[in-house]
Amino acid sequence: MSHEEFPTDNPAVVTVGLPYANGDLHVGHLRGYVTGDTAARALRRVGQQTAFVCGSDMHGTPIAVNAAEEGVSPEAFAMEYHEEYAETFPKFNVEFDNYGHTHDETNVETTREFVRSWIDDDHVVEKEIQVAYDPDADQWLPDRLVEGTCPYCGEHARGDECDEGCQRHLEPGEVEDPVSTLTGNPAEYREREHKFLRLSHFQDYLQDFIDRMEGTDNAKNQPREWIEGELQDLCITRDMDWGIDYPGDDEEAEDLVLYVWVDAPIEYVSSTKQYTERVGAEEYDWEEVWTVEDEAELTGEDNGEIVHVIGRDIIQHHAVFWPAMLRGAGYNEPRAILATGFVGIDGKALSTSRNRAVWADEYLDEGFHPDLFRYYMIDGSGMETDVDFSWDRFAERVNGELVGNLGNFAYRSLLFAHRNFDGTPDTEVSDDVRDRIETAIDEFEAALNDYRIRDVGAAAVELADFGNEYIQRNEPWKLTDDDPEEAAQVIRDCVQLAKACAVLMQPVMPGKAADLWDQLGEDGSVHEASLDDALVAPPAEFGEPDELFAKIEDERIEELNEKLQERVEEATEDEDDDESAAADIEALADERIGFEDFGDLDMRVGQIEVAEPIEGADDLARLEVDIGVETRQVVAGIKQLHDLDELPGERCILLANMEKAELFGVESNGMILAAGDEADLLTTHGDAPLGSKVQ
RNA sequence: UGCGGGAUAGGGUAGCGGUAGCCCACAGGGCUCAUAUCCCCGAGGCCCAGGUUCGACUCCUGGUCCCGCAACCA
Repeated sequence: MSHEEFPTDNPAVVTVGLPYANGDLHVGHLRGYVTGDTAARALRRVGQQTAFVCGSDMHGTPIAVNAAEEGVSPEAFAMEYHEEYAETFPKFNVEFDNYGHTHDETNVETTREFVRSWIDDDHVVEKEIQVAYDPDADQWLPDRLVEGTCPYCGEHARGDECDEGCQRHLEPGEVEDPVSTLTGNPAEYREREHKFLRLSHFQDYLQDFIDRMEGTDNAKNQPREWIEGELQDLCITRDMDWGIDYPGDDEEAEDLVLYVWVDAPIEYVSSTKQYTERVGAEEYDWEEVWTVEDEAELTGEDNGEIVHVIGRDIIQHHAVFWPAMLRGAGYNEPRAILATGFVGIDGKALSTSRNRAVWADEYLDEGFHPDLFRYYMIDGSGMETDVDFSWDRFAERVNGELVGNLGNFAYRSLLFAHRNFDGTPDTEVSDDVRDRIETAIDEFEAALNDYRIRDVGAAAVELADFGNEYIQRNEPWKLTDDDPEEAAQVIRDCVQLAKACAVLMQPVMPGKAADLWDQLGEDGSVHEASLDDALVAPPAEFGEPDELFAKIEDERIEELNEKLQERVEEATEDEDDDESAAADIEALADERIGFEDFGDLDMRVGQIEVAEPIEGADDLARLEVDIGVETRQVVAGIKQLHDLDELPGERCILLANMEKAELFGVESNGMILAAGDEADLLTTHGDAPLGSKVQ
């Protein structure tokens, strides 16, 4: 990669994190794709040759598990979502140059090439490791098929990631007290040979890399924690059927597939390759972007610009594992990683299973233009910030900033020009306005080079803001009769400002930019226009314009809120139910005990002979319990629930080999079993003789 | 306990060492080309306590309070 400003002489590629093909898309996913699409369009806008690629992530345990549950093949299962994604993205004006998937031939081949290359260069090592195995299900338990305790922080964790605690990536065999998620039974650790990518080979490289990598602060800082510590080798194989077969030729590895995080990012390369295959290397050569001869070349200026847009949860994979994978195979390194924040719904985290989400289809079904959503996501706040989606704020921002400001300026300018001049007045743009447009262009370029995508979008809206002030200040409607020349000047300026808006807003709102472009009577496509076109006069004639944006009425918002509210409330009720149930019942113990431990408890059927309160104690009672062979005196905290006078004659269970204790001066030689805070006494269902052992 | 992210006007959101900006809502004024739109003007703000500094919303220390972290999930 180079560190030259965009546009550079090299081709660029923009990628977005692969959507995992096991569920519908929602606004959370869409934020990333919209961000990536905007970045790619903005790069083209400044003249950077850019490919925008992505693909569906088809492999991994969750898909295998979900497919099995539905009784279909993993491929069919994943493919269905893949097709859904491929259809949905264009509806949000997210237009990939190539959208593949990790199970297609190109990716399978490319992935194997990567791995072979690692093997040839001695970056792969075999190790006998302990792998979780479910003896009941008679199968290995990769990744999420096992859960247990995180060895680093002690929290409950999944087999591949400490999702609740420290967020670390966990290697196979690391999770403690493994439990099979298939059967709920304790899993065993068994010896198994697996393949590892020797990340330690790349430690020095990664430390240099992270210093020169560009992008958002979270992506640049978070990986340091891992890179500066000692890097552990990455296990790149799994005991599964679903995935890409390990390419080595030893028999041991025959039934291993590659870890999903191996073939997933390689799809970035594969997808770019497919793009080249389609358009030809003269048009776009994937090798110029992705390949590099040696490490010394990496910092040179002749390499392609790789920009990854991801969610902030997968920074480690992209800033640590992925650059090592690339380097190990002799590939180029990312120039920048942009990690977006998450999306919340009405102030709460979105949750697919609780249906607290705004789904992609849902948004489209409501009939809203995709560009409105794009604007909300891109210009709502900085890329790294978690952003909240609410219909109230959606309407507020659409009505205030798009309808009132940008849309209104364009409409009033073009309408005035059309009525009075049939189009663009025949005069030059004033210096002030020219300067202002140039400033907006500069800001657009500066923002893009700092990866401030938000400000890329803001450039157009701020220009429209200026336009409204300008037209208001100059009041051309008063000049048409008195000073037609001056009126022509003002409107000429406004028309130019409107055209500049179209050019500058295109990355964020490509559809609306095209509409405005057409209204200006421009030939060709706004997507092909360059930044300099913002200063070129629009056609001398154009027709009557239309309103660019429609106001979202209050009733509409109420309606949408109610819909969402109902769902959120339902979800919250469910949650409360869960919580209250959980509050009453103590959580089940994670620790399992052996049968021998159980055998250590000597529990006997007994009968209460005597029950009397203990002086000075609130809850304690002294009991004499007949357990057949003898009568025991025990102290029990059962006064609050039981009428002591009625207890004699009641049968109970007594733990006979409990340590002796003295309470309030009374010796307790055993322990009565009772349930819960209310001390509900345990007894027998039938009439086992006194002294019978409970077993 | 832990990990991560926050706390800026009534609500949102920028700034992150040098006069605290923008959007919505609110008060007043103006315009009428424009979709009851637009323009001007006003009131109103940096969680608390220390420290570093010529200067701190911005850096440091210590609090307080919020949010996310079962499965799903970017």
